Amino acid sequence: MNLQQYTIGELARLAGISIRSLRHYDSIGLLKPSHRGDNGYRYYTEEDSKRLFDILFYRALGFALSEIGDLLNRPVTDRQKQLLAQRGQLDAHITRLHQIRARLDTLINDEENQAMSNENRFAVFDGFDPDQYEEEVKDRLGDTDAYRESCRRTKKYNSQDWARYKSEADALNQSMASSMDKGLSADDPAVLEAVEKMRLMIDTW
Amino acid sequence: MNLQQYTIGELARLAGISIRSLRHYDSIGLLKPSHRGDNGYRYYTEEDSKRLFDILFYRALGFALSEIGDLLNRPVTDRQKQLLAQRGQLDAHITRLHQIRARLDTLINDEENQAMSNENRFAVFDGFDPDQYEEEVKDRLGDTDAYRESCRRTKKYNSQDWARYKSEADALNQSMASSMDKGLSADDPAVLEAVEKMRLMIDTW
DNA sequence: CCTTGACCCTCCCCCAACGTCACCCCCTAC
DNA sequence: GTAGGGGGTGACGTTGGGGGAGGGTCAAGG
Repeated sequence: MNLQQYTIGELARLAGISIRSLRHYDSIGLLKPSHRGDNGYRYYTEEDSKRLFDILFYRALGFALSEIGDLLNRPVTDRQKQLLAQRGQLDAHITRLHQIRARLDTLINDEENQAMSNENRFAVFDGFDPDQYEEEVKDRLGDTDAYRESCRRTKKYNSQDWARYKSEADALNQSMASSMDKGLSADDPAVLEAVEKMRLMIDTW
Repeated sequence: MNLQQYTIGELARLAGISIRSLRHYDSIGLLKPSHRGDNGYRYYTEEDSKRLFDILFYRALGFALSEIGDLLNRPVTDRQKQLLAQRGQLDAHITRLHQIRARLDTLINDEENQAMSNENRFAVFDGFDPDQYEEEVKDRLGDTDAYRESCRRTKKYNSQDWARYKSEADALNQSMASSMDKGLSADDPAVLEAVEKMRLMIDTW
């Protein structure tokens, strides 16, 4: 058998997190080392390390530690559902960030950011508060409403929009292709700009 | 003159935030109402409301409240720089999320997520801890390293990659176009899948 | 006049997910 | 002996507020 044991420092280095985090996970019962030395030292087994990997993965996906604890004690089928829900949530988040980015761009370009009607100035934040997208999915395990909402939103675009998208996409692809043909280096400003436009295009659909 | 005064509740409703937040902003000196009634009531002027708008805007962009305080007391030129820096940070964040999403997708599709070498299992999290991208930009006001890093990364792709990209992009555009020609609705699974592929493509470049 | 309900105020404690002390033990190496 | 590099347990700080206690204020209605 592989009786590899990690001390807290070793595991921390291995996983790229702080010792403090590991101790924290222990204290909240999320990841208890399966063995304690007589000296009180925490000794983590290979299994513990695997669990830690799962924990960090879910953490990276934006789950709260308490949620991760629940998740890891659930059958895999439920986890699958949860993953789908999380994806919806993540998509919503990404969309939000894209919107912010777009607004940031306009703000960078336009100097006249004074021009705003006094009354509905705050309207831009509607449907925009950071926690809303969390509420959206929370507790509705698996049933990815965000996805359906995305569908609903997409529905609003009619064929004209799609045509416009097509032409824009073609134009962009053209310019990308020509740039590549000309052998421009990948970080040439023109190429970067094109890529940027592309990204913006994807953002707006 | 427009001597419009808002009570804390009015402004909160207007801005779509909690009263508690406004009191918090007051207590940390971020947004002090320019007037206090004899009863102790906070009275916010139109100017305050504008400042609040700025605050919420920067907050939505991911600035910490303390940073916002600094920002709003700076000349506009510096703010421009800060905005650029923030854009770099935001881009890094978005990229990170796209990576997570991609990984989430593979995890959803593959059931055999067991298959992972024990040793470098944690390698996927490299360059990945949530705070790192913040450190990247912090304090180096305006000098968008993230952008330069993006350039560096882009450089690694050679012309073969670009050719591959081109063909893939063309193929995708083709399928999108044909879908649209066929008059498929925007939420048709095929279209959504194509869009998804497109997004993944952008992710990977 | 009093009451009622919707405001507002000021403390003050609570949360997550750790960072950062302080102060201690254990082991090895010089 | 002591210096360094592990490990340990508290306990308090941080961020952006939430929630509640306990009390003053304001406008309307009986």
